[in-house]
Amino acid sequence: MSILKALSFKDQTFKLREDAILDATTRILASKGFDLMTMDDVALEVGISKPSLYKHFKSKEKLAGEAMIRLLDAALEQLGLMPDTLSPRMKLQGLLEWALHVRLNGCLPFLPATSAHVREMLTRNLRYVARVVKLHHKVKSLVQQAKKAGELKSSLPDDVITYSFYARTCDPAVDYLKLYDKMDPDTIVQHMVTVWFDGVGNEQKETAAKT
Amino acid sequence: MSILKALSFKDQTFKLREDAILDATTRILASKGFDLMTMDDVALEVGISKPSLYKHFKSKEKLAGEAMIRLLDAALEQLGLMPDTLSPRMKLQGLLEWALHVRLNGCLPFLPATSAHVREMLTRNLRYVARVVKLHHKVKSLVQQAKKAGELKSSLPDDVITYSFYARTCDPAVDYLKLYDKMDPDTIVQHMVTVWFDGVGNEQKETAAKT
DNA sequence: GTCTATATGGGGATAGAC
DNA sequence: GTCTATCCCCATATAGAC
Repeated sequence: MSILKALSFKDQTFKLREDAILDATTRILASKGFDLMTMDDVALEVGISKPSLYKHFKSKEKLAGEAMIRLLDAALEQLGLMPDTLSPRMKLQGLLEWALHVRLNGCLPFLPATSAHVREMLTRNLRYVARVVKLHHKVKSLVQQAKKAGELKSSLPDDVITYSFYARTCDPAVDYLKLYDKMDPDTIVQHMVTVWFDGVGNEQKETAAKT
Repeated sequence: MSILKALSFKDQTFKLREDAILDATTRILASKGFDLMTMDDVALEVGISKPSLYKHFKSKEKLAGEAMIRLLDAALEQLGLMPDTLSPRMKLQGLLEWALHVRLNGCLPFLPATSAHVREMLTRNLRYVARVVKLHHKVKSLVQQAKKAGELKSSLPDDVITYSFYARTCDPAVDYLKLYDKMDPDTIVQHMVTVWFDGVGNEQKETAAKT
């Protein structure tokens, strides 16, 4: 037991440092993006040297991949925490709200949507792809259930709704509202949810236009 | 007249080459983004050498700036072409449809939204900033008019609608629908307009949920 | 104005000492 | 495993011939 504990203690500190590295990586990815992030940036922020960083992660691509995998795992965990009694629409709303709050906290790069280069790079990371497929399956399934329950427009194809869901989690409008309007996070999230579900248009447009 | 013509001919070929450079730049920016675009890429695509490229544009930043300015001018021109009889909502819809079609043609980078670094760079380009301010003023004014006319949700702040308008022009969902679903451009644009104005939610949600 | 050839600097990755 | 010092490629930008 004591030996095991000693080993696990070593592993634990190792894991802690790795988490610190991934935390820093995620923050830097969120702010500068993959192309502009340098290994020096990461090493400096963590407080270690570049070669030490390379002992933990073989390459910049691997490092970014692991950070993205952790984000996807967090999203999957959020979905798992939701009670089954919740309607599919409310689950989607909950996941969107969670993602936006993470993002407003400076921690959701959502790289693949942004750059073809990064998307291609991540596609070569099989562990990442497996996570994406898993999450995508769950989200698409929720969309289909919500449509069947009459909670989402049946006139829109599944993929239009699903992709627009992903798009809302990395919507640049969020940055603008935070940066220029100094709007508080909860209000921003609330507006983004409204815009996604109900749109910006007024349903009473026709009647109002008659006056 | 003949002398003037000779001069203008020289200027004309110069202008033509510059347009070719800016066309190539815009395409490359749209596909790879600013950070990954190299001056070699541009020179190669235009069919000139790198030093020649630098004769036309002093730096990579200047080059990208001019390409963005041309895009903004095109957007302003589109707005100018719209008949005054068109409702503000229809003008916004028209501008969104135009932007999405340009984008589906591989020609709208919409850099500023993507990267903080690029946004900061463009902010130092005063000619670019002037265009942005001009366009922003017009869009925001249309949003306000549309709200007053009851065409847009008065419950949403002006900026939420305005920024979400910009966001829709560079929505990654467009890329996904084109890439994975092979959806044709017109259908994609139509869906994006629907999603922006009406959202993905079903208005009859509550009644449907009762069954 | 256009080219070939090159200067310069940054950043991914590693050698080798401790 | 951690560091200092270094390799080496690549991309911006320019010098200098024609």
